[in-house]
Amino acid sequence: MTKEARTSTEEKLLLAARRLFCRAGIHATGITRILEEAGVARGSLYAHYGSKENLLKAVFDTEANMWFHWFDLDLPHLKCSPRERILALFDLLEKWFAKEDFFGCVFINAVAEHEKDSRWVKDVAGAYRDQIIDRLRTLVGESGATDPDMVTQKLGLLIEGAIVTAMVTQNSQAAYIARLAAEDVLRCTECVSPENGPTSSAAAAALEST
Amino acid sequence: MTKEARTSTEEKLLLAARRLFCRAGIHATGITRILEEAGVARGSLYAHYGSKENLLKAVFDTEANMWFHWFDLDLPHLKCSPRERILALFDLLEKWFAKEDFFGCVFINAVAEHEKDSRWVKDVAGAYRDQIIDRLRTLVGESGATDPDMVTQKLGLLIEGAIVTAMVTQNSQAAYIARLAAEDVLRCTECVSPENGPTSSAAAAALEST
DNA sequence: ATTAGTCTAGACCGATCAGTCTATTTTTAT
DNA sequence: ATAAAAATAGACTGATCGGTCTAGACTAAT
Repeated sequence: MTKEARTSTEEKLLLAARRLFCRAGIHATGITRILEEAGVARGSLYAHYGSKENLLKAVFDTEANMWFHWFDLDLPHLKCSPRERILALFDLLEKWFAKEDFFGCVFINAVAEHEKDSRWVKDVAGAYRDQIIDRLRTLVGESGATDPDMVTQKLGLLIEGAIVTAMVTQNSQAAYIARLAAEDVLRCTECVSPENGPTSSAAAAALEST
Repeated sequence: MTKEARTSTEEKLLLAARRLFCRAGIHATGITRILEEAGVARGSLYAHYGSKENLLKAVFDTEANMWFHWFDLDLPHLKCSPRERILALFDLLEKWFAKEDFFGCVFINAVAEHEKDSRWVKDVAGAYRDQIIDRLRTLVGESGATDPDMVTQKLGLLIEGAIVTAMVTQNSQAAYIARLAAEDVLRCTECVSPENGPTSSAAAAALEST
């Protein structure tokens, strides 16, 4: 096995695929176009990944790792209150959206363009989504929110809404708007009395269990 | 011209296409599958729509009309406060999500799986999106919000987030969570003093103009 | 220098795609 | 009843798709 090339063939393929799958769509991106963009031979792709489907799975991994890196490394290193840590997530989103090669979330885009009934894409993307939401819930829990499940769901909606809006409008400001809305949500969960907590919790739990 | 068949060939095609484009993806849906589902002959599709692309445009129209019907007919008929009218929009979303043939928003899904650089899909979907956001802003304006543009953007994020979450989780509860978050947003814009208004407005305007 | 492993270029395959066309039948209007 | 219009089934085309395969070139480590 080679020690480590400047950019390995495997990585060149992964980067090109990630870019093209989001920029042009998965079905619309042919193997040949990936190879051209990666500057790699046809055989190498199948030697490393075996199929287009496996290549997509690898792209899923890299995108999930980006999120895990945020939650497990970037955010914990911040010296600030839990509340500000939650809001800092939206700053990370803004940086992501501002990248010139941001064209949406590959999970969302993949689910959008694949069969919705019992397909592997939904399962894989859904599993990663659950792991991401779990980390978000941990973050929310540390903030001492009255109803962490509900707050997590609300923030999740804002995050997904920001991603889609940023994809459609090509404007990273969506993250800032989402941050302001998140502040509203956090402010209200602080000051709202807990009498409507149970009902809210039940709804959040129901959404989660699906 | 025929008077009006029980379900015209044109409409059968439109309904099948709308269903399949969202359930299975646009690129993944072959013409033949649409024809099978619609129970219509191949030639009829091209006689009525000319191309798959035109058929997609027609599906865009029907989805946009759904939104326009909500804003222009359903919501105005409600005898309630402007604030409750805004929240009622999320109840309409919930009903939409609960339909057995809901598989996401065709605009979002179409943008997700098409070329993001200068493609007609983005223009057409974006134009309809602007019209929908405009109607939402009117609704927000009627509620006498301090900063209608900002509130509109926040609600827009919640709506798009709810649509995507409902698509991924297949659970209409996303609309209810979004409604609760929308209440938070509305509550905060009522009680927040206007000193941070200008900054917020500028950000909202910047997002809008793209 | 040799050998094994990796990469490249590109021909090739079967399948499927959007779209065309023809021939036939059904529907509709008069 | 008849003629025009609309819908049918399905063969067909050229292009493109994902994937396979071969032959040769490059790059190590021994």
